[in-house]
Amino acid sequence: MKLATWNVNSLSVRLPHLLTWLAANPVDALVLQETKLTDDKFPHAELAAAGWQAAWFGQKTYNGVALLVPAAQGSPTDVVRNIPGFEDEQARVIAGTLGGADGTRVIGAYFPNGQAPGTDKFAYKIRWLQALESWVRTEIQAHPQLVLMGDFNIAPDDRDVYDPVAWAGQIHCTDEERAHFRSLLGLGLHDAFRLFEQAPKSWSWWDYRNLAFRKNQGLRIDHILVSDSLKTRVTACHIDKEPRRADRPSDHAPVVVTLAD
DNA sequence: ATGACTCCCAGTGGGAGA
Repeated sequence: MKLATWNVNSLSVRLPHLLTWLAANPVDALVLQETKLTDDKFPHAELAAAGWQAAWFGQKTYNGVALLVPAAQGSPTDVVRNIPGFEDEQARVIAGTLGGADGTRVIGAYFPNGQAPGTDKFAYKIRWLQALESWVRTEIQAHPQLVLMGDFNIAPDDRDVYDPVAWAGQIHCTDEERAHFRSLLGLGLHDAFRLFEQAPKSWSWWDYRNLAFRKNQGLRIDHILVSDSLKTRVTACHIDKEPRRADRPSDHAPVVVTLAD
C-alpha cells in the first residue's frame, strides 16, 4: 500500500501536474493541501475521468484539502472535515478510513503557517495544534492503524533546514512548534521519513524565489506520521522531487510512504 | 535589501505563503 501527501498550491493551476503524477504514481490514497477552491469548483469530474474518486473540503483563495483514492477502491468511510469541536473558518483537515471500519485511518492536514512568533496567526497555529493533538489522541484509540500526513509547516529538526543558523527561532523552526511536533510523536506516531537512512539536505519545500530549488535551499515541512501498528509495515518513505522540476510547479514536493500488505 | 516568486482577488496593486 502506498500513501502520499502533496501541497499543490492551487489545484486549478496544478490539475495537469496532479493527473500526470497520479498516472505515474498509482497510490492507494493521496491527500492534497492548498487546493484554494470552493467546493463547487472542485474538479471531481476530471479526476473521475482519470480513475480517481475524491472527498474534498475547500474555501475561496486560501487553504482547502482533499482525499483522493482510486475509483476501483471502496470509498473512504467516516469522512470528517476539520477538527471536531474546534471552531475554524479555515478548511484545513480531511479524514477518511480506507478498507472498512477497521481499516486505515487517513488524516490529511494543512497546518497553519503561523507567519511569525508573537503574531495572531502564530497564536492561531498553536491553538490549532493543541486541538489537533487532543483529537488525534482519540482517533488513534478508535483507529490503531492511523496515518497523519500533510503540510505541517514545521521543520522538526535542524537537519530539516538548509540554513539552520539563519532560520533559528524563525517560523517553522521555533522551539514551540517543534515541541508540538514532538507532542504528536508522543501520541504514538512516527516520522516515516526518518525510519530510513535518507540523503542529507532532503527537503519537501523550496522557495519560488532566489533560485532556491536549483541551489537546493529548502525545508522539510511535509510529513507522514504513522501509528505504532502501522510502523512495523512501513518499507519505504521518500520525497518525490520530480514534480518540482516541472514548468509552473508547486513549491512543495509530494511525500510517499510504502507499507507492506 | 523589509527583495527576489507565485497565487489569488482584484482591477492597472496588495496580501499571503514559507
